[in-house]
Amino acid sequence: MTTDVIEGKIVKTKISQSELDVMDVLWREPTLGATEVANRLAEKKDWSDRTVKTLLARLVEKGALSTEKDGRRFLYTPTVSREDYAGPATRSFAKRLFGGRAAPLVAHLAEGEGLSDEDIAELEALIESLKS
Amino acid sequence: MTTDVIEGKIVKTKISQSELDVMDVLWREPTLGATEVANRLAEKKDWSDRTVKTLLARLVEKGALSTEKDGRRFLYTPTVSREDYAGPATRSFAKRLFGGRAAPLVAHLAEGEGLSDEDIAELEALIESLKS
DNA sequence: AATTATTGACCACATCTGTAGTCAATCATA
DNA sequence: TATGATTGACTACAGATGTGGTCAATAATT
Repeated sequence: MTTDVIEGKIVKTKISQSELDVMDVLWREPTLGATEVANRLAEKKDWSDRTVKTLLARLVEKGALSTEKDGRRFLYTPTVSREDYAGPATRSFAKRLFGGRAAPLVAHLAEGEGLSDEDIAELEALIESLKS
Repeated sequence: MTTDVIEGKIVKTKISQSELDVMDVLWREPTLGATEVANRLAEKKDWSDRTVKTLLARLVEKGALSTEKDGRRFLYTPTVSREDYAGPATRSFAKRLFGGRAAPLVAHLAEGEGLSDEDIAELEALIESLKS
């Protein structure tokens, strides 16, 4: 198993797509038991709770989640924040597809009404702050 | 093998990370033989030409590349343009990590001197055009 | 023509991923 | 207390992925 370092934290191999769905739940509510995670996911994914359990176990094994005993069950908590994960992932994604340039990336997001007025305003403010 | 549709084109399953490195070469120079692709990649990746051949074959099988005989060898050409691929990929990436919002994504790209003045100017112009 | 180099076809194989199933311990309930 | 439900541990298994090997046909070279 290869090893990655994300913002100083050691995470073994990449977090896969499905695993990311699990992380998403725990990034929103940073401490949940397996059944709760499965319930949150049930709205989006048609997975058996076994599947969720497996993904949780793999994430623990990879070092992306830590566990804490709570009576009979475990509580899961991310060891890597969404920000820590998203930064490198975003840069790597942009580099791979657009040589790291931001504009084409945003252009694609904007395709077909992809950005709301609010998004655009937010972006504008961000650009303004980057200019200084 | 599952099937995806990218901008109306049928592509079987996702293009993997390594495969994307191969596509990148062919998006820059849209018609090359296997050995040429391997040579272009040699600067970046430490791959045997066998590996490149395998990746090319898989991309053909997935429908992402087409082939044309050129005497003894094959020439490979993308069937999906970088734009066609990047659009859905970008939206899917942004959705997964940021709920589709563009600003946090750009903010991550900007971390640590990630964007040049030129990038910023380009972005600004893009935002301006999106506002209308 | 015999030898060497190139190229495609097909094969190999460990690991990662998606998607669960089984079993056993524990906890709650009749 | 016997029984059923919950939860974690371990196992399974096919397809995808990274990485490359073997072999045979063909082309180039001596």
